[in-house]
Amino acid sequence: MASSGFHTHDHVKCVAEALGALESYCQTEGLKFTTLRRRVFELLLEEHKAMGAYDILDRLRTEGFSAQPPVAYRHLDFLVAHGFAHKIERLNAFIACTHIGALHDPAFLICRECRTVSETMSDSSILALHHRASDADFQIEESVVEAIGTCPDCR
Amino acid sequence: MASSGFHTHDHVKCVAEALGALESYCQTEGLKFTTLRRRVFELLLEEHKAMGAYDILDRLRTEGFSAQPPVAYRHLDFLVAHGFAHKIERLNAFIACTHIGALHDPAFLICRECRTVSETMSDSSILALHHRASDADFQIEESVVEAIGTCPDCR
DNA sequence: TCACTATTGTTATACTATAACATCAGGAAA
DNA sequence: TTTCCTGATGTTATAGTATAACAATAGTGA
Repeated sequence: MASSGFHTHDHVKCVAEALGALESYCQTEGLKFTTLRRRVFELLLEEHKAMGAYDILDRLRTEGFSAQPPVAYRHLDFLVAHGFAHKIERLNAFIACTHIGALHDPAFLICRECRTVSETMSDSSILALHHRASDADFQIEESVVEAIGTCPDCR
Repeated sequence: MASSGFHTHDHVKCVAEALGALESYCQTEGLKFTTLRRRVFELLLEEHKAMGAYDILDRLRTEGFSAQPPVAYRHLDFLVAHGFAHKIERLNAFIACTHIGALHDPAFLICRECRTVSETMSDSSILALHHRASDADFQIEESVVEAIGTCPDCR
């Protein structure tokens, strides 16, 4: 058991399912499930914490991979582009998606201390914004909700 | 008239009121309403567009001010800290607040083309997130909603 | 075998932000 | 009036984040 979004869960299963999802997604889409793609995703999945690109890079370096910035950004961008990770703008950091497969606008609770992030689907919670957008003839392509605060463990 | 948040408004009045608000705020709080504070705020108010710190810096430079990065960041941070501007994380940029005086969690409609930003108060629109937060015993200190898309003018 | 495409490797550089310390201006206290 | 204190600004250097551009490689199908 480990903490995800400030509550415990079966983390081993959680990681296995996520990796499995990425693998089948790659097969379906004709993309390669390469060592680096897998490894970067694993690193994000280790803890439910936001990791900076350069954190990833350090980990890759100690593991003997090539570790120039584009390596980290390429794989992180790959994961984000295909819905397996999100970027937390507020932290300039990345986190594994916990709602893989669900088309969703994410909402995050972000602990400013430990960078643990709980992801929820914002679904109708930003309905008001969508109303305002359509009133203004503004076409929303994606939206993000980021709430900063402190988690129970850090108080 | 000029565009604010994708609709027209009396921009001259809008700017005058905002500057006036900053001036009286400074008086009330015993802060100085200095040339640079005023000028940086004016630059943000010129158009309702997000400006990067280095955009501000370029403008200051052409106007003969000292233009090292800390100058821009100091005054932008001042405006943000006192509620007269917001940072748009998604763009690494800043925008004048259009709800001065109202304690609020802002929500933004951001045009990816022209960087025009419409600010609204998110008020109850992220209520669901607050519920989830209290369920998790997570204490939200501030929250931001950023929606990216394209504005009518850019389509 | 060849050619094509996706992926990875590498160098260099651009963009964003802050630490740290020096200087200056104005008001309060001696 | 001088001294001291505080808030604001000036300046240098550096840290942190991100991407452009191109080279090399590996696997695939023609």
